[in-house]
Amino acid sequence: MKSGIRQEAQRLLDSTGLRRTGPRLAVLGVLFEAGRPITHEQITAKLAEAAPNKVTIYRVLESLVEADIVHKAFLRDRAQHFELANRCTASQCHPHFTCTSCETTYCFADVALPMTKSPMGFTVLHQRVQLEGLCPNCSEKTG
Amino acid sequence: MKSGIRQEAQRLLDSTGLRRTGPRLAVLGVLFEAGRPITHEQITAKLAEAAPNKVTIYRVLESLVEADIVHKAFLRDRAQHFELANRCTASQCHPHFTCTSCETTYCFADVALPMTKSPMGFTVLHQRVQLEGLCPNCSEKTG
DNA sequence: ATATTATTGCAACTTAGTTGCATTTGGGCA
DNA sequence: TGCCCAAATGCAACTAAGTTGCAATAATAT
Repeated sequence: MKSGIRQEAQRLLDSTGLRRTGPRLAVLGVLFEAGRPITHEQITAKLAEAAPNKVTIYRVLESLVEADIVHKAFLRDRAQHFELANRCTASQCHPHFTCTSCETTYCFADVALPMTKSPMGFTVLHQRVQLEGLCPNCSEKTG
Repeated sequence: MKSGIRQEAQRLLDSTGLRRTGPRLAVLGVLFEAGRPITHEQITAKLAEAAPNKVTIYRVLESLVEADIVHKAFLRDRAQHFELANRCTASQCHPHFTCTSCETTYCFADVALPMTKSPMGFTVLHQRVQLEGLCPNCSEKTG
């Protein structure tokens, strides 16, 4: 992990009141480096032999979500995808685009998205937009 | 099942070329009656003692999705939610609103929703919008 | 009526995620 | 600096949604 990222991770973690532990810094580091939503499995793979116990990673993620510095972005293929919350507002993450060909997810952090107008009486607290299609690379190959 | 619904289910099923079987008509009937996305578990519960084998229901749903008369609306609580495709366009289902208090899902079928504008080079084939918050009933109780 | 092929049922399996409990450790404090 | 203890971790066993292989059954074309 680059030292800049390690520092960012520590700063972020310290802001939460959670203890500064190896597994938390490691997971935060991976999320920083990813810059997009990733799964428990991908986090484990990235940490390789240095990966903490499976359950610990789940609990670390849980605590970071609780502390609101990590979000559950979306479910896909039965697996939760986690990302840093630093580019999200309270009521809405940016839209996520997943390429159905290469399975890569992109954050459309700059795409503004008006809160959907809801019928009378409904209070919308959170809005999630998932896009699917072909990314520039895969569009090209397919034609 | 009401006979009108049974007829609708048969008509829909026959339009697909799939064989007209008991489990398929039963599952379609439940989806018709529900009028909103429901899970495998809810389908099984609704059919009660008349429910086909668990695997059969999964395969029925799979074949109906394949035939494009049923959609996988969204994943929630690790369970796929299925609904009839009759109120969806190719590129987009209507938005779905799930009340976080009573866990009921509502279809906002009349809410028009412009396709999200994507960065250059991305081809968006499908858009899914999930809303969460409080339904009129639960808003009232809470607030 | 029969043959063909799709469909169903059953048992065993896979996989993401959870739970209980014993052990370890971060960080405040004497 | 070392001690304390709640918070955090690790391990094993578990849960639950969904899948797979294969044998038995049933819908439809002839």
